[in-house]
Amino acid sequence: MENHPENLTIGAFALAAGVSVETIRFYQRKGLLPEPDRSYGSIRRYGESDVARVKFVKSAKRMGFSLDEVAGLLKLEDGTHCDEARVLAEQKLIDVRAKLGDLHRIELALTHLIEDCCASHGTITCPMISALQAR
Amino acid sequence: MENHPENLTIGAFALAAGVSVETIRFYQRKGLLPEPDRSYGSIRRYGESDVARVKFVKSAKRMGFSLDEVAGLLKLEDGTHCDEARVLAEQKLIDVRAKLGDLHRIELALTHLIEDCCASHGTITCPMISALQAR
DNA sequence: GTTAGTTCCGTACCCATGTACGGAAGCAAG
DNA sequence: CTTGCTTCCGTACATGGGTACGGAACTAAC
Repeated sequence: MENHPENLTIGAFALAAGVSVETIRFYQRKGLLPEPDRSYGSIRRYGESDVARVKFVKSAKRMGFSLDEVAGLLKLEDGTHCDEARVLAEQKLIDVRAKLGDLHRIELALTHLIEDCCASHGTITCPMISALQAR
Repeated sequence: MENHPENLTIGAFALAAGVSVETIRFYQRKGLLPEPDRSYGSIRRYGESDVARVKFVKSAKRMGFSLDEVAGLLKLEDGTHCDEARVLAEQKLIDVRAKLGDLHRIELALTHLIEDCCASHGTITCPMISALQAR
C-alpha cells in the first residue's frame, strides 16, 4: 500500500498518529510507548506499530479509559504474564460490557428522543435519564 | 418502595447519589444541576429526580462524555428548543454509535485474547491494537 | 438559649492529561 | 562552515474535573 515507513522521525510519527510531538514524548514518559533505540545516530526512529499503538490509545481514551487503564490494556499485548493478562482482560471485559449496556441505553433514548420529541411535546420525562435509572 | 424522599438535604442527597457534597455544589456551579429553591428556610432540598440526574452524569462520564457534553445531553430533556435538541441528539447519536463500534471491537479483542492468549503463546500480535486499526 | 452537627459560600488546592517554551545539540543543503 | 530546520530534554503552564478548608449562618435537640 503506502510506502511502509519504518523509519519515521518523531515529527513524521506524530503527524501519522494524529497527535503532537509533545504528546508522543508525554506518552513515552508515561510508559505507553516504548522508548525506541537510536539505531541512526542520536535521533529516534519509529515504525508502523508505534503509530497503531498511539491510535489505539486515542480510541481507548475516547471510550473513557484513563491512560493508566490503557497502559494496562497494552500490557496484555506482550504475551508474557499470561495468567495476569487473562485476569486483567476478564476484568476489562466486564467493564467494557457494562459500558456497552449503558451506551445502548443512551442510543435507544436518543433515537426515541429524535422520533418523539416534537410529537409528545410537554409530556417528556427525559428518556436520557430514565434510560440509565437502572444503573 | 423505599420511602420516597422528596426532601433530601444536600448531605443525604449526595449520599443517595453516590458523590460528595462538594461534587453536588460543583455540578450546580457547572449548570448540570438546577439550584433548587429554598422552600424550607434557607436550606435547599432535593428530590429523587435530582438523584437520577446525578447518576446519569456519573454514567455518561464513564462513557467518556465530558461534563459539557453531559450538560448538552441533559438540555435535551426539557422539551423546549425542540429543533435544537433534535440536531444535538442526532450528533450525539452518531458519536454514541462510533463509541459503540469501538467498544465492540475491544470486546471482541478481549474475548479473543482470553481464549487464545495462553494457547498461541508467542505468536501474539496484540488483538487489542489490531482491533482498532481501522479507526 | 446553648451546643453539636449541617449547610453555605468563597477560595485554594490537587491530579490527570496534555501544551508551550527555551536552549543545546544533530543533521542536511548550499 | 554556515544557515535553517528538527530533535532532545527539562521545566513551566494550562485545562478539566473535582477536593479540601475555614468561617459564618442555620437547625435540631437538649
